[in-house]
Amino acid sequence: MENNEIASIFRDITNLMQIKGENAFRVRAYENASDVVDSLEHSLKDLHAEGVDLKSIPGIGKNISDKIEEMLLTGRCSKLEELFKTYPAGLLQILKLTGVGPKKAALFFKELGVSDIDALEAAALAGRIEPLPGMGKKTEEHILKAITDLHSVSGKRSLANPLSHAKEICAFLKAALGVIKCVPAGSVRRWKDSPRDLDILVVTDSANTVAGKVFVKYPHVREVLSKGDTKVSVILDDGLQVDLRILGKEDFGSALHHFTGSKAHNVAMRERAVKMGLKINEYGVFKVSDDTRVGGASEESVFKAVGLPWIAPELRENRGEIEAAEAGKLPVELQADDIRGDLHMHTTASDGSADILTMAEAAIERGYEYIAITDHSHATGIANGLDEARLMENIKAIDNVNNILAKRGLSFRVLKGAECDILGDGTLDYTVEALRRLDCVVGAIHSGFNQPRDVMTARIVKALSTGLINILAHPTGRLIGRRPPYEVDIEEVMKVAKRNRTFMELNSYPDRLDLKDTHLKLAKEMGILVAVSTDSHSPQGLSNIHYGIHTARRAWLEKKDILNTRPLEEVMELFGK
DNA sequence: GCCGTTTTCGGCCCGACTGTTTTCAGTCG
Repeated sequence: MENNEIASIFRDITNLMQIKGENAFRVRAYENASDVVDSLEHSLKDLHAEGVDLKSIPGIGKNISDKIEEMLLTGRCSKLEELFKTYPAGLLQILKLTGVGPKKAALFFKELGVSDIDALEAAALAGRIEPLPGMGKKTEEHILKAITDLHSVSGKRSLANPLSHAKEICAFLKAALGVIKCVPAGSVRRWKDSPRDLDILVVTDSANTVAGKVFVKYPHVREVLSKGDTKVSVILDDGLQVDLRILGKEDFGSALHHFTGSKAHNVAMRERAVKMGLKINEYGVFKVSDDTRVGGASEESVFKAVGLPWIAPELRENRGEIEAAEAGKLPVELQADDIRGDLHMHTTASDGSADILTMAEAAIERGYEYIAITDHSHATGIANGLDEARLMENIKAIDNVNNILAKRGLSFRVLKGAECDILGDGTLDYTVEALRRLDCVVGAIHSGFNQPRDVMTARIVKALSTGLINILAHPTGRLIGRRPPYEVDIEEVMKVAKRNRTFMELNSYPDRLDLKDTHLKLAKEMGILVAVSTDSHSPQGLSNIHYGIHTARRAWLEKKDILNTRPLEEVMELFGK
């Protein structure tokens, strides 16, 4: 059983325990365990096999450790099976309806025998919800609407979408309200790979209610979910939920910290505050004894009040950042200036929109010292992949561009590369002779995504074992919101990669961000350098590097952990060339 | 159910908004 499956079972247990009405703190323990398991970089299966005591993981105690062990050994979870005997799985679907939580689900189940969404819809249509205690006509209407919306609400989306909305909304509000501070917060500010909503913080010194009134008139608002003096929630026409928070400027720091989250980070921060006789909320940090305000104007002041240095938003997931901050061991944030080159991009030779020289000039413009041109290989026919004859022509074209740049007195270097397909059986799409003529071979999967886990793992292992691949591109193949990652034992792949001097890519394209943060953290722990690349198909694509930089920060990667923060000679040496 | 520079027992984060209510429970983030 994989971590995500175990996390999902703990999530189901959490929900059913809530419906059952169990002790809230016990419920929270399972909820917390679900998050902890989901963000582990190591597979529990491996840890258990290596004899690691699972109780050493924070948030995992005796009980939950036993349950994990049961799942690993039997593939089943008796606690969940027990809960399912009384509470049907359909109740979990009911909880997905907005406005319906465990209390209402329990009420409908107990009073009406409703155990799935269809039965709930029938009950609402028959007017059987309204007479229940605490329910009314509006509750019934909202339930019917929530059932209709369930299918139209879009799921995961990449960061690019909410970021562009944030830009537009802030411009709209500034145009209407004049001088205000308007910044995205929430998961977008933490650069989480697939945000579920967009949080925007507005700071004014005029009457608070104005910003909310203006915001609901934003042209792309499809529906207003709730509207108060300091908080307005809407759905945009493409299904994105936007929560706007309006606060005074003296609260800016505490408000920004509060609405940046994550929830788990905030909870940990508040628990820390409580132990120090303090209370943290969105309005500031206060002494419990006499309500004196001891912080809140800036984020720094919030952290300082609880004895910590400022923690970068990307780290705020309660994955050890508070402990690291206390110990003075926070990672040094990777900066855009640290990046010296980009080792994955395409040109008109395959499916890019610009030629080699144009891409090189765009990279020079960014202050880079080198790039690798890595057009597709023959098997990726849909991308006009190059056969070996065309690859040889491309090599000549790259030599030619290097000559042109040298004549301009530039020391910039274009590496001869390829994005070589790892074919279905693990063989490579170019011959050894062809690959040996290249400076930078990027290996990638572009077909056969549905192979079973062991087959896929063996396929990639076989390819890496040739020792011919310098960088494994987008190692899990996911496209956020469109295609799940293929099944693969990434830890095994990385072990083989390390032996063969293959580096892992962090693909900066916002729809990919592959490897993801927890896998990157694992790479760092295993001592594998990461190539932060853009996979650009145009000169503009190079700017996607900032998605990679922030994702690297989420994984606690520093300059020293990144391949392309190094000078070209060192990169070539690491490639064994 | 987890956890421990106040504890192996007794704690466990904080507030806005809605709907159904006359003071609050439920949901959400």
